[in-house]
Amino acid sequence: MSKNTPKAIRGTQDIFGPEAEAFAFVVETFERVRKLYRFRRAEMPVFEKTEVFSRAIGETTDVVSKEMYSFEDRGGDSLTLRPEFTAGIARAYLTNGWQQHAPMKLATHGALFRYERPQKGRYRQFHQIDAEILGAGEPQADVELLAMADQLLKELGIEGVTLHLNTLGDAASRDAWRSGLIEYFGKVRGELSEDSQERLEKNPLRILDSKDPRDRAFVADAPKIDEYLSDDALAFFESVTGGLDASGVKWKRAESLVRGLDYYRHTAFEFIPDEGSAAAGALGSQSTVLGGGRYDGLMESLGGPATPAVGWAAGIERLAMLVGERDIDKPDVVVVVEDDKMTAAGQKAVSAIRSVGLSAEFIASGGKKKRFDKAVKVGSHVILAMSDGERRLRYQSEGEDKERISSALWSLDLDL
RNA sequence: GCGAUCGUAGCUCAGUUGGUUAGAGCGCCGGUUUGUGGUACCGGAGGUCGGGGGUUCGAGACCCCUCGAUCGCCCCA
Repeated sequence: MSKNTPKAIRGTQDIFGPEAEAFAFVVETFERVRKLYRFRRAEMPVFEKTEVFSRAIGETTDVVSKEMYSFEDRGGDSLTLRPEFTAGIARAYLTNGWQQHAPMKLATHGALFRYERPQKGRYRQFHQIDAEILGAGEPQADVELLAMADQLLKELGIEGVTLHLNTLGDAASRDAWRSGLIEYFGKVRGELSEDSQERLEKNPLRILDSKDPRDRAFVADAPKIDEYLSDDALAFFESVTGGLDASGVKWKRAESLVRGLDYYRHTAFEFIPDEGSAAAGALGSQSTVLGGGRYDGLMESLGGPATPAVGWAAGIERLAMLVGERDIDKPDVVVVVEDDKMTAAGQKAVSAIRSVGLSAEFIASGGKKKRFDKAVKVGSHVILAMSDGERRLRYQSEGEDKERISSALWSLDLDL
């Protein structure tokens, strides 16, 4: 490598080969499944005015206070590379009058940016698939969204991952619970970890999923959200769990599961690898593969009317790690030219082959005597060798592949 | 922001208590062999040992600084 070559930015990745194929497989599967659930495709800008995120996500959150890629454009506006999809989607919903389409089922995927220390399964430019239902306040929306997530994971062939489900209640329930937690943990403040003492001020709900053993001792007996749920909130949650059971989606109650961002209400969920599973090992300390919840308060924080909505997002890199490495299919045909006089004829043949929908590789360079060996090494179903006016076909596969390819080849005028 | 581990050919890595011109496999290029053939062999290109400073007669190995990567904490997908 030249010392003069600029390096890639920290936390960005150049993906190629089996990992890139796995990445593509995740996206392709998502595209297929979202159509089954009739989610419409949406495209949003990669950057927005900074306030879109700061108002939607919450000034005090880590995402906004220290993880945003913000910059000033030439007009002096503060812009930010999107750290998540939801805020931008909400902004688009409000500014485009998408209320007329409500309830609106949207799916998207793409790059997101967060200024964080990179580690396993976590990058500064990362990629997510995302699904949202906007303008739907009924628990059925939560169920449909979760059923889609569940089916997606199944179709990706991912096993050993379980849906952890909780409710944060409505605004009143959530505030009462929060007060209860502050009171409870406040009494034992001195015995909590330093981090949690700080969390007590900023985000007391977060103490519940602290990894520090000093905190865990108190978490078990902490007040539960269930003690604070209003009748409506409880009924809502029961509808969601009932719908999941009816849909055949397995789930597990996770009383300590909370969401990091301010806008969540009611349903909160994460798909997490089971302890000791292969999936858990593959992900390192980044355990959540898919997370989301209901965010009924978000639209108002952007100055819009109260609009109920639910959504989830999943890291493509993390899903790709669980899917494992994948290979591109081997080519149907390799055309190898063993005599330079045949180069043009070979080019013509390979074009014709591709035009009827067969995949083909073309080998016409390097030592002539080694070209056939190269062709063999590629590992195609069929080799078409061309030398000095002579053309030979060699089948390297039997059965279906051979039939399919040979009938296509013979439909061409390849002068074999 | 904090901590730990690690930086030797394009890739994966060796390099013994510091001691001659720094090695292997794979890949690439060329040649011989084979000649319906994924063979074997020979040869070649490619490294300021991440960078800078220091210790030493002598540093890829030891010390300091710096840059980068990886993994973890915080937080999160």
